Amino acid sequence: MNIGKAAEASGVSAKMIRYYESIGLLAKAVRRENGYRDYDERDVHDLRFIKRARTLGFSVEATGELLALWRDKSRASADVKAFAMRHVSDLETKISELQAMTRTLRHLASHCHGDARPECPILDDLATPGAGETEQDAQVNGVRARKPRVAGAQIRSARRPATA
Amino acid sequence: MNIGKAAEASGVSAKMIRYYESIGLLAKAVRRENGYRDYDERDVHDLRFIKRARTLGFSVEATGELLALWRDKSRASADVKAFAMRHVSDLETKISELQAMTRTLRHLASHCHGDARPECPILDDLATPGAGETEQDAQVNGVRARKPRVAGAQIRSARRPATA
DNA sequence: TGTAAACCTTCCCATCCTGGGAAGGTCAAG
DNA sequence: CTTGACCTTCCCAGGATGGGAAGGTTTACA
Repeated sequence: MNIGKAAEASGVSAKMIRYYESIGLLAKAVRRENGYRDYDERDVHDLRFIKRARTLGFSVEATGELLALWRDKSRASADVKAFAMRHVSDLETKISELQAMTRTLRHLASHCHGDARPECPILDDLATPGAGETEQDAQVNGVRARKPRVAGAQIRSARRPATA
Repeated sequence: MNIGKAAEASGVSAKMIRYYESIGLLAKAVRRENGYRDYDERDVHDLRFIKRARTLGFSVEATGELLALWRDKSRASADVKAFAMRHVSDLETKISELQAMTRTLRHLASHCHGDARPECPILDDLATPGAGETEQDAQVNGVRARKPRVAGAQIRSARRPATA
């Protein structure tokens, strides 16, 4: 099976398949005489596995560990579960951060007339030295304080035209 | 004021101040005779503004637009509000995505014994061709389907040692 | 059979934001 | 005067993905 077919069958783009191979997440594909990579069902299985793990927000690195766990027939389910729950906890941290942001923004927006006048509490807040140190923002800052940066689940959603 | 002081006063690293200048988010700083950048209170204000906007998940690009809105004394508050609410909507999309992930993972984990035995529904799910197409995952896939990718708020949280 | 389309290959580039670090100049304090 | 703390520019890295060029191969069709 060519890389294109494997891509179609797994939902992982050919580009990414080559990338995963290059970083060692996937074993080097067998080459045919013409130099084309050749895949079989087992490869497609791995690709689907990867795809699903990525969909669930696992980083490529974490996905590699999951793959290793999968291949290790003797691993304890407790290990896998712990791994997954750690990821869940990471996700929940991110969710809290995002929720704090929306809370703050909604709060600011609720005080904004949203009419033709220039006065706008949203910008005023951004422009205020001590902004964000007020009561309703307390949690926001609590979360904000931690250094954001995790491998797992770098989520980005569809860009709005207006934001561009 | 040297860049170091400005960084300290604003909470934006010197590295990032130079970067923001390089991409045009900030005006080019005045240089002193020795070539050092020189900042005043207005610059620090801008930096704080940027810092706060970024904290609220606005992309650098969006932050630039907010700055422009701030400087435009005649803009309508409605414009700012709409801008902010669009961002809120982006954030909420991301939150939904993350929540779908945690739901699915928690669901899988709840079926995992979490003991010394190797059987693990979590890995089984990842390894199953049609995985994620079942009832309780319906919403997950619905969200998953959209192309993720937004400038605003690329959130990543603190990496866990174990995840590394 | 010829040719064009659809593949495949590798390689480089861009994104987005941030930090690390090197090599070198400058300043302030001891 | 020396030392350390600054500052400067420039390059590199990551994480994950896509775009695209330049070139070889296979396939389908006229």
